[in-house]
Amino acid sequence: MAEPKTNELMEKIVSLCKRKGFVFQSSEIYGGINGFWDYGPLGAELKRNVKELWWTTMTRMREDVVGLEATIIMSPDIWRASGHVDTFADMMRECPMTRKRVRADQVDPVSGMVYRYTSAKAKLTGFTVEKPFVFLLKKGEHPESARKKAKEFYAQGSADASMKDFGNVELMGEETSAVENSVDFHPESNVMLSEARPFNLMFKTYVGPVESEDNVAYLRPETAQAIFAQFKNVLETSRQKVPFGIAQVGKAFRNEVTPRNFTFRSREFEQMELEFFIKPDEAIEAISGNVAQPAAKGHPGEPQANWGWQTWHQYWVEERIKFYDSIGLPRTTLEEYWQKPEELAHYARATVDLLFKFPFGTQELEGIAARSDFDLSQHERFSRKPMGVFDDDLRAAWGKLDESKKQELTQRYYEARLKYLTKTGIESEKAAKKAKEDSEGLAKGQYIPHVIEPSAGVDRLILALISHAYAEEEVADEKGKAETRVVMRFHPRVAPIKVAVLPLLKNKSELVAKSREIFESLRREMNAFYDDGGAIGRRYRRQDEAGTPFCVTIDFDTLGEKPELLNTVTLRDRDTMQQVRVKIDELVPMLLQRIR
RNA sequence: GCGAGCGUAGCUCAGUCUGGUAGAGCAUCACCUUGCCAAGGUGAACGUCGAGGGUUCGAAUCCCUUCGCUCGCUCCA
Repeated sequence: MAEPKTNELMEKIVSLCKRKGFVFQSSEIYGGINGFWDYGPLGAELKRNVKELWWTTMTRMREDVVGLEATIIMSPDIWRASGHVDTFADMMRECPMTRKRVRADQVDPVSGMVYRYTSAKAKLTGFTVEKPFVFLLKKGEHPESARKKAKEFYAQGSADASMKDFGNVELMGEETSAVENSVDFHPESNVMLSEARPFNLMFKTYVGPVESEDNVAYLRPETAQAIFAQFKNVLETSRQKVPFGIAQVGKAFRNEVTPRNFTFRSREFEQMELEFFIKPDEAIEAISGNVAQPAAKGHPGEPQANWGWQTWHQYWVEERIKFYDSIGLPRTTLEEYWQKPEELAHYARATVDLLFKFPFGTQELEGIAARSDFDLSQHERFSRKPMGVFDDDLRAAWGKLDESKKQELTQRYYEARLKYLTKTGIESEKAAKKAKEDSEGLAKGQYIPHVIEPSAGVDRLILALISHAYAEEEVADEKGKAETRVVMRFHPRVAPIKVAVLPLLKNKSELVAKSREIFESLRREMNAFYDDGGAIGRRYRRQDEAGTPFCVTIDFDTLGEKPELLNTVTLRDRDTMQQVRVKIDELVPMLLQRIR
């Protein structure tokens, strides 16, 4: 669990985030709003860099992935097909007295005497409260305690002030009966629970000016479903063929019960998701004659035609780890967690979580799930639009198979489809018929693609980068006294500011003029920052806290005090604090090389 | 959602028990000074003490409500 030390570290990080302008609490001047966070100037740059790198790595640098940017509000049918409307809506029951809620399916059975009342009356005024109240008296408790509780209940809900005095409350219609193992009472208050009601974790809104149940819509709780819903459109317009992927970066919303740990679990957050569509293993086998299984741990290399879902899954796990490494989270800072079969979501064949050791505990950064053909199948079923693809290679290959192979593959595909269809709750006869159709389709080159889904949380990644970058160092000041240097060791690729331009002295106009000139040339190429306030050492430290990897200082030698150093500057490295003398002309290419 | 703790200047905190009208250090800004790792001087700005209500002649301080943060439980695609 979180020791005091790690809390201290987290507090320092949160404090630095605010002080330097990485992260602010949303709506702070109005007291804040729980579970929502804003990115300040440095945070906005950092986040933009991370998203840009993800997008470049996942789409522009690949020929087999294309992008999508879908809306946040979509047809509510999408969330019925995905299962979010059902599973996000836990049924809750409430104690009418204490307002405490419990999960409807998690109430412990209790036994005792049940005391029922129909209403209560104030003796003085004759005011009556018409509300039933049911209380469970456990064995060994005095009957008067049930009556006292009932009076308390009626007094609480009464508009008549005289009922505040329990002596003035007359209970009506008392009935008692014994009950065994009832799950209708609140475990603490022993008051009968309300009817079970849904407690939806999706943000709900209304489309159009009329707030009626007919135009309810939800803010998307994940970005993935839009990709499935637009799968056919993208396939038809992008000139892609399976295997290929669709990538998306965007906001998602979950009305979390407990937002916690700074930005780690927020109610509004951003995801970077790839849905990578692959052929079912039966199709692979028909085309390639075999299905390649992962030979060993580690990266399986360049994609091959005979890869089955397990190899593709491993490939994407390794690709994602490579990405984290490239932005400054080395493999050693991550933990791979293979979910156990009983932990898997109903649609998943395998899920690997990439975990990062946050100061508050080791937590998920990204999940890479092998989701089978569940999602597209669901959308096909709910929308009644075909989600399958036609595969020339499969059709051509199928004709060359011998009969026994055809039968074997058809049978395997049939069983897989039947398993899915049965789980959806369709009656077995219909399921068998549909599965048979699907398996016959395979012979004609048709199938519903399977999916590998690497899904990352942007805000979590930002927090991981900040946590990992944060470092305190003991350094000696000019008097030799030890003091602490706080430095954000961001990888130059993600650092919000790439270079700071600093005139050694502010009151020498030649230095300032030259510095501005250099600043102007640098800012065209990268995010540069100009600072002439205060002593040079102080400015270095300010940049250390912002995580700026390079500082360029313009001094009198730049202006030619030592002729051999004319038009050179000092380039200071954030991590080593070492300085090198660099020609101004060489500055841009040198820096570009080091921030890419 | 429940329980406990906390909320005072940009940051870190004192003052709250015992009511008398708000302080320190650091940071910020301006000027002077400046010669490569948080230098110095002078001056300035910065808080309706999280918000709302109550008690009181008087509330940062006592009471109630509420919002936020932290921790534990719970929940967690």
